Amino acid sequence: MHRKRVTLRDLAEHLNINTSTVSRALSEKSSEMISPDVVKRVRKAAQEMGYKQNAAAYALKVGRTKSIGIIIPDMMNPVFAPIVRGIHSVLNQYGYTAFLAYSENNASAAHTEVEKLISRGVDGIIYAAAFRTDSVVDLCKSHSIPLVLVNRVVDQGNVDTVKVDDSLGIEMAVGHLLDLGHRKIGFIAGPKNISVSYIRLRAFTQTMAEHDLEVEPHRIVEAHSLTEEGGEKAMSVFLGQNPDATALIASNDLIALGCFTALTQFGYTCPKRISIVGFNNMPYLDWFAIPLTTISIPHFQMGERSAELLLKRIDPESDDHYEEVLLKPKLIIRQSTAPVIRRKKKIAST
Amino acid sequence: MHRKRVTLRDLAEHLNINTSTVSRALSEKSSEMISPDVVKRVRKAAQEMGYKQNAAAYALKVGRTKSIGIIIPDMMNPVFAPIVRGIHSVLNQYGYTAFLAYSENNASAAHTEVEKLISRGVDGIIYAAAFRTDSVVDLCKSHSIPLVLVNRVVDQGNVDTVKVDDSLGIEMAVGHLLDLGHRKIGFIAGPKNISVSYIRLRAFTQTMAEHDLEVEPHRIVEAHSLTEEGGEKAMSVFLGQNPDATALIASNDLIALGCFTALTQFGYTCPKRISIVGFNNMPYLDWFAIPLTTISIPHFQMGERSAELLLKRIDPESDDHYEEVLLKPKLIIRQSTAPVIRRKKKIAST
DNA sequence: TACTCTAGTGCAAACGTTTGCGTTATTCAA
DNA sequence: TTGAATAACGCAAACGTTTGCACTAGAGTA
Repeated sequence: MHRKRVTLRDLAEHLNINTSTVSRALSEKSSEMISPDVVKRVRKAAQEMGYKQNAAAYALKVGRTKSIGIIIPDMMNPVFAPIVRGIHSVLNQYGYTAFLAYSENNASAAHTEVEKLISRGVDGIIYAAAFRTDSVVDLCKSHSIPLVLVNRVVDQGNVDTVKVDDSLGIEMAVGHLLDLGHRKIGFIAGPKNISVSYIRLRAFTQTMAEHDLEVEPHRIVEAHSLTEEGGEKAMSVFLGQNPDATALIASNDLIALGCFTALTQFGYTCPKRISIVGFNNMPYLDWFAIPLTTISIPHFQMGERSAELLLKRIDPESDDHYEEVLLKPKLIIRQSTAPVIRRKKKIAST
Repeated sequence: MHRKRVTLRDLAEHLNINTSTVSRALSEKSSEMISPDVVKRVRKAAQEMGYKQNAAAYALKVGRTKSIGIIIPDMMNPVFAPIVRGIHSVLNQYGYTAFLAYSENNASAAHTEVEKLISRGVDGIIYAAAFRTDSVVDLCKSHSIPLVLVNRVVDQGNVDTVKVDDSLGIEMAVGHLLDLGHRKIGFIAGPKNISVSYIRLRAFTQTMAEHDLEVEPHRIVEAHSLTEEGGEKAMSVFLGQNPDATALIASNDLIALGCFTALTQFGYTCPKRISIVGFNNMPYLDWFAIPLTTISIPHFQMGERSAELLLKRIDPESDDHYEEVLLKPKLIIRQSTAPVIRRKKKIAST
């Protein structure tokens, strides 16, 4: 077939007009300066000769690439798949394309990934891997390239964000466990330098306090990462120091999974020994051996909203105040939570 | 910070030398034409002033973008995550970046995605969503842009491919079931226009034949797609027409999952009523309610190999004969398969 | 008729690189 | 001492667009 890509100039000489006219005729905005007749002829020829705009030349000229970067913490965490789909779904409508990168939950890796993306000239970045203090937001600001945070946010304000009401989610989780009769409730937290794990933990102690349940320190243990492995290790120490707990909330579905494995290692089962509720409602969760009660977040919608927000910020004539969209979580009850079983009461020694 | 990106010219005037010298000093290849002293000074200044090559200008000049496109059939299928990671891992070493797109298992969607990628000027494409006859390969050929197929291949030859030995995998699966004493074995196939489902089905009947087990037509039913939903529907009809089957092989883990749901709808359980083996060993499978015996494919390695292959093909001085790398599958035995339970024999009426 | 105005188009610069070629200055051989 | 060879660098074109400006011709006005 055609070995060489056909260019604007090719079209121009073929039609015996100037390349600038061709350019204008093809552009939706400036085609109105051109006589309708010429526009029609140009577009027909472009169609026939298979003209495709050279993205590099366009980018070089106008300074925008019509591409963005997406950075997620972990490619293996299925929860990000629907988020990415949501992003794509709106990107497609506007002719944008996305680079996908992941940080392996590593701050400096994320930083260099963003640097690479910026060097590629992306028009904006959707960042789902933020730490509470994160150099990426300064990096983007210094290059004045639009950034929107999804799910994980950052302490420092002045950034566009799309997040879910984590506190509300935890309230729901606690409420559910209380309804089931649980009182001795633990919490497996994620690293404190990530907003979601920080906020969820805080919401936990607060909600408990509102129900006049003071939570003692040994009821809380922090996993070193929001992964299954992190959950497993944390759960081991939790079980060691909480022989009496009847329920726990995990900061994350993945952590909850880790709790399961630690539990079976100790020879216990869920929800018989302990009820567990997770967070995120990641895909395929209902297939699991112990279907996990969890807090569902609107993944796809989060993706959509963040893409819309970013596109809006990329638009040069957008107002310049930051937005924060807050989405509602939902409680999904499955089989990992059950009513507390009444054990034979010790007679108080008094 | 710096509002405007610093360019080669900025560096040049700052150092009172020509931009061509700066360009050469920065380039690994041509820096040897420049005196070591100058090279050092240029690189130092570039570092300090935060110079980043303008990707668009580079692409426009040399005609290569150092980016590739990845197309997978389904973002929600976890099996592609490790493949993509494998691709990224080698891409990173060579300064390449990847666009990620998905086709929703739709041929025409895949075609337009590829067109978009080509129009973006990607240097090559890794295509994991191929049908047995697929317009994408002609599209790429006509634009003379490198293409490598992963996992799913195409009937027409002359394409670089990375695949696993599906036939061997099925042999293993059949062998495993035979060892367990099964003889009445069914097969839930995927759509015949996808190489993997076609080959796996063919391997099934062949292997059975080699063991002197003729497989009757009703033992095979074809799902309309390689998804859980497709598996569920197919399994319903399978159960209807196979009251005596004791085992089956699913073309896909997702299909196997669908079989599970249909099974429970019928009030049966696995492996008690029927043993099931899947294919792919997708992530998180060992967590499932019925841990699925399956054929494991080397996901990460498949990604690596395909990226290596593509990069090699992109290299202008590569030889021009196509390569086909074939990887070995592995049998993973879990709890969805069990020895056949001997039912009370009907006495032959003769 | 002479003038201004406007719609339609062409000209050429610019975006930031890379690279073939030309120009110097230096080295080496004879 | 002269010549050629080499090393180091500068010049300028080119990649394919977009866009401000200049230009032309025809329409409208007085």
